[in-house]
Amino acid sequence: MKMTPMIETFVMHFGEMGSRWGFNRTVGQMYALLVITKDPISANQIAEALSISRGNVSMGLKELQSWQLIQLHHKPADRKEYFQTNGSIWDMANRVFEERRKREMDPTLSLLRDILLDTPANAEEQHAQQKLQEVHDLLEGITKWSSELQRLSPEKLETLMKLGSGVGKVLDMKDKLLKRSNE
Amino acid sequence: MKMTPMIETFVMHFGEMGSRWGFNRTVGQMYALLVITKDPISANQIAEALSISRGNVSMGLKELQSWQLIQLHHKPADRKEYFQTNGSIWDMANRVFEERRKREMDPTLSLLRDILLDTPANAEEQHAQQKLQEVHDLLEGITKWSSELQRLSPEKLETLMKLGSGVGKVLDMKDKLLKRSNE
DNA sequence: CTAAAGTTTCAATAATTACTGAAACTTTAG
DNA sequence: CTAAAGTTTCAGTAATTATTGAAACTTTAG
Repeated sequence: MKMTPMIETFVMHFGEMGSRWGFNRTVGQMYALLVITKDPISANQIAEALSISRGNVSMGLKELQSWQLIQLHHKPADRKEYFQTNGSIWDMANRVFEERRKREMDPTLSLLRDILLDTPANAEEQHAQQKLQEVHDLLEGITKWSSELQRLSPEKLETLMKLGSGVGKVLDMKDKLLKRSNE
Repeated sequence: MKMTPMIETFVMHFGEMGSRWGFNRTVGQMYALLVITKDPISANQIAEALSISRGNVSMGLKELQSWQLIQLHHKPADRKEYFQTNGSIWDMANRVFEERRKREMDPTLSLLRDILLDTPANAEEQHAQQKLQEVHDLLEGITKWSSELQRLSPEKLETLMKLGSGVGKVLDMKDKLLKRSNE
C-alpha cells in the first residue's frame, strides 16, 4: 500500500488534527486512510502505509472500534481481518459528537450535581454554588439539546441546518401560530 | 487565598478536564478559580491558591485572554493587575465554541478546499476526492450553521434549545404554510 | 494435537507537552 | 533618573503521552 501524494497530504493532516479531536496522531492517520480507501484493508496494510508498528495499529483499531467508527470485515478463504469505515460521513460526525459529549461534559455534569447537593458553608461558597449552578444548567441544556437533535431524522436536521439563522423567522411564526390556536 | 474543600474539588476537576477542552491543566484550574471567585484576583493570588509558579500563571492568563475568557482590572492606588471572568457563562460557552471551531475545523476545511482543486490522477484518487468532498461539505455545513446560530439573539437561541426535538413539529408547520402560499 | 498465521499486550523507550524559577524586562512613585 | 514593584520570557527539567517490538496469546487448517 503506497499512498499517492494527495492521499498522503490528507492522511498526515488528519494525524496532526487528531489530538485536537480527541485521539492521537496515529489514530487520526488510520482513520483518514480508512475513510479514503474504498476496499477494506488489513492491519498490516495500515502499518505498512503509515510506517507504524503493528502493535500501534492494533491499539488504534481498538480505539476506533470503541468510537464505533470502523467495522470488521472477513474475506472468504482468508483469516485476516479487514477494516472499513462504518456508516456515512454524517454517521461519523454523529458518533464523534456523541463520544465527545460523553468525555467532555458528562463527568463534569455529574460532579456539579454532587457539589450542588452540599450546603454552602459561607458567603463565598454561596456565590460559588450560584456560579456552579449556572455552569450546570448550561451543560445540561447543551446535553439535552444535542441528544434531542440527534433523535431528529437526518432530513429534518438537514432542513434545520439549511435554514441557518432563518430559523429565527420560523420561531416567530411558531409564536403566532400558537397564539392563534390559544385564542 | 485558601480554597474551601468544595471549591478545591471543582477547581481540580476543571484542571483534569482542561486537556479535553483544549487547554492544559493549570489553565483549566485557573479558569475555574476565576469563575467561582466573586472579586477580581491577582496573578499572585492565583499562583498561591493553586500552588503553581508565577511564570506558569502568567502564561495561563495570556492563554485565557487569547480565548477572551478573562478581563483585566485595575484597582485605584494599586498597580497590580487583577483578573475576572469576562461575560456570562453563556458568553463563555460561545467563545469556547468559536475558538474550538477555529482550531478544530478551519485548518482542515482550508486543506480540503486545496486538495479538491487538484485533478485526481487515477480511479483511487477519484474515490478519495469524493470522500473528501463529503467531509468538506459536512465541515462547511457545521461551520456555517454554528456561526448563524451565534448570530441569533440569546432569547431566540433559548427558545430553540427549549424546543428541543419539538423543533421537528415547527419545521412541519413551516412546510405547510409555505405549501399553502405556493398554491 | 501441532504448527502456522494471525492478533494483542505491555514493559521499555521515545516524543511531546507542561512547569519551574531565575533573569530580563516594564512601569511608575518619588 | 533610580529603585522598587510588578510582569513576562524562556532554557532546563519534570510529567505525561505515544510508540515500538518482542513475547504471549488465539485461532484454525491439516
